[in-house]
Amino acid sequence: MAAEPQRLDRPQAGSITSQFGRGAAAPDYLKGLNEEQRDAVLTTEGPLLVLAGAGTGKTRVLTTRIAHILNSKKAWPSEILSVTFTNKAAREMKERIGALVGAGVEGMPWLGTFHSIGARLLRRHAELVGLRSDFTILDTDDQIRLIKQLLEAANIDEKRWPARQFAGMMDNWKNRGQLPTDVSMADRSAFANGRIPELYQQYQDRLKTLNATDFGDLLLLCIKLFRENPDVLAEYHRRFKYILVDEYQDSNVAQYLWLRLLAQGKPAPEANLCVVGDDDQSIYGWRGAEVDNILRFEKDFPGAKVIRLERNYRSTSNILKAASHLIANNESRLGKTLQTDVGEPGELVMVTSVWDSDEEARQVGEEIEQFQRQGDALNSMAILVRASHQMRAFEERFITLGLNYRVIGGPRFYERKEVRDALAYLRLVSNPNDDLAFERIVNTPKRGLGDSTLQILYDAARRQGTSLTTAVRTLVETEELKPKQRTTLRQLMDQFDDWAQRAQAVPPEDAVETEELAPGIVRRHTSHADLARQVLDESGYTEMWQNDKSAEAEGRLENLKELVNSMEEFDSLSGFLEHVSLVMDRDTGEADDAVSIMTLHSAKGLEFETVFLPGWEEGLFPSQRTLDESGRAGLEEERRLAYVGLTRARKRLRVSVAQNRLTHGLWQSAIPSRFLDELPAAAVEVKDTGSAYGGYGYGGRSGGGRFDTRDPFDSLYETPGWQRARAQASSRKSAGPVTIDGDLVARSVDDGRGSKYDVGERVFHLKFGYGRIEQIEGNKLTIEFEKAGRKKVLESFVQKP
DNA sequence: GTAGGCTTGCGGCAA
DNA sequence: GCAAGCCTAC
Repeated sequence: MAAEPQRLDRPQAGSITSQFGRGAAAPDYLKGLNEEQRDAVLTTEGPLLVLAGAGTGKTRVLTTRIAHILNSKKAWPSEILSVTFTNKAAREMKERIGALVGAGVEGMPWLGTFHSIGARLLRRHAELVGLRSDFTILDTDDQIRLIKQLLEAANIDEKRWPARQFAGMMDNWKNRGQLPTDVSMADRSAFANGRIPELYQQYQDRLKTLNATDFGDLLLLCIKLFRENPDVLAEYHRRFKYILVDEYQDSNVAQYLWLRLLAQGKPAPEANLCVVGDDDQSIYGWRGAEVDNILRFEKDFPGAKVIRLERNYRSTSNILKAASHLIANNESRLGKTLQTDVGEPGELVMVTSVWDSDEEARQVGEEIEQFQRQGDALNSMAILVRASHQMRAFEERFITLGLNYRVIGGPRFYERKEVRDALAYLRLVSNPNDDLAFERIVNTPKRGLGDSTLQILYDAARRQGTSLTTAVRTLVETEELKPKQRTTLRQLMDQFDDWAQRAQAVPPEDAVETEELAPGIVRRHTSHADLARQVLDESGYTEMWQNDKSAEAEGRLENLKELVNSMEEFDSLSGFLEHVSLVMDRDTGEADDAVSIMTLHSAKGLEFETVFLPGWEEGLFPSQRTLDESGRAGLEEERRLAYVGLTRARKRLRVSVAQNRLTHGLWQSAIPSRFLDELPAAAVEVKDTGSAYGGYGYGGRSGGGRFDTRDPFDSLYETPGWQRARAQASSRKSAGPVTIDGDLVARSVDDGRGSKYDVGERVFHLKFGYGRIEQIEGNKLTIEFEKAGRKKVLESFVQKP
């Protein structure tokens, strides 16, 4: 909450207006734009759809457009609503506008993600939707715990109906803008025997009592707010003269409704709504995105102008050819043809067949080292995978090679256990009634407050109708708790009182919205970062990790430090907490030169000189699961994902396909992806590895393409690898226990033949060492270990010595 | 109440 | 292959 909007409505000397000449014919910022880009910038009035292909300067158009609106004084910064999906995109946009117009960006309070703007709107009008303006925003973890409680209370078996699943379903409904009563009959029966509306409603009620929202609510409640309070909506109609949306193809129904309400200030043909996107890069269908939104834009806003940006400034023509040829297989698209602006046709796209994922990683590693010797920076190379488990092979290989790499989009910083715990402490200091935070940390670090004690607390809180903290305060005065627990809780409460007091000494917050802050008047006795440090130390939380001997403990302590340090940037504790609940990304150390490894999804919007696309196999890519769930639409989405991958490359593109892949712990022989057949022969070079194993081309039956050369099993190869492949293929068909080199791979193998071991036999166990078998029941062995004593272990855990 | 061992299940992942 | 969650034994 950096800027204060009202202040910016007043003209400010020397800010925006004086930056760019006085109405000179072609301002600087228009120079260097091509015709279509310029058109998109200058068409400020009326609905506009900018179809921006990959690498066509989409962000540049958006930012220049905002600069233009500001420069030509069509609107003040506070009168432009500009929404993105990710914080990263919002931040980048802010930076780039800043570079164009100078200090004026500071005054763009309505530039942000859908959710942060939604939260901002809700805080202003919280009372109209039954919340207080200091409501907390729950993340997925809190949500799950809350649902677990509800399911338990409703006597629903959590094993049969997992909370996670319900959370996912709820997410879907909220993405579609559905309230409990709107859930379709078909969906209702999908969980807990039709008790869905009831549970969903209970969940919503519970959120309200907790003075909390989840992410979905940030939009859903806005929609409710606007529908029920036309005067409030009208206020925003007056305020927002221009609305811009980035990555429109990713918008879901709720976001669409939200935007439509806000754009309704004028009749549809005159709405100043500009959406930018690429239907070919819509890859978030599984998250509720509706490609239909962008495909339908012209119908929704009759008279909308459509501008296509088709000149690509990123990739060589061979790369573009490959990408365009592939995406042309999709039926539902608006259709664009990218033209390269890069002179040379460049290298051919190389497609390589390898034996398995390890060889794939070896190959990629070698190539990277070779490029590096040629002088390429590691930063200019990336490996884009379909599924995150593919990353492991590359990481392992790169570690042995000593090749610097970074994984992008691993477990997010704020989702880490230690960070969440620390945040729970801070949330509780800031708001003692935050029950979810309380539950999280009562017994972390271990204080001897187990389930039974907690149950007493819950009961008391429910009886009194108060929060857990309040309930504890009364409980410790009674005899209900055991003396030990009572003392512990009393001490804990005293600590929180103490911390809360220290927090009070830190300048007040939140009142920012309407009151002008008097800078420099309040003196800080304790900065909130210091306070956080004290809380973590005094609560014993830091100590808990210091005593932890496990490998991760050190990293966790690092993360805690990083968390505390990052607090320095914020004016207040609650400001910090708000930021954290909405923001996911941590600053990735861009400093070192390193190869990037990430999923295709997280690669959207990025570009690299050299891109490796491993794992182009049926089942993995396109993902079998997507095909099963969403059929043809799913296939098209996978194809768009392939398109995104291909278009990330500027100069060099390497696609690979493995003949064997380990899936769910089983080796499976793989069929080359149908997407390989969709690459144009003229732009592609096929390379076989000629490795010791295999080398029989792609084989498979991907539908009569060039890659469908030979039947892989109709060959004379007699190498060990080949034998294995054959053994596997037949064992898969027979559905018997799967073996590789004699190792049992499949589980629960108890086929009546008994064990391959005998009683009395000496065996070896990875953890327990050597021992003698005492008893055999199916695949379970009772073993007397020489060091570890008697244990029952699964047969697959031991080996012959 | 906790630790360790086994079972199970498995996609992409913003806010 | 691996992690999260469950169950059992202390």
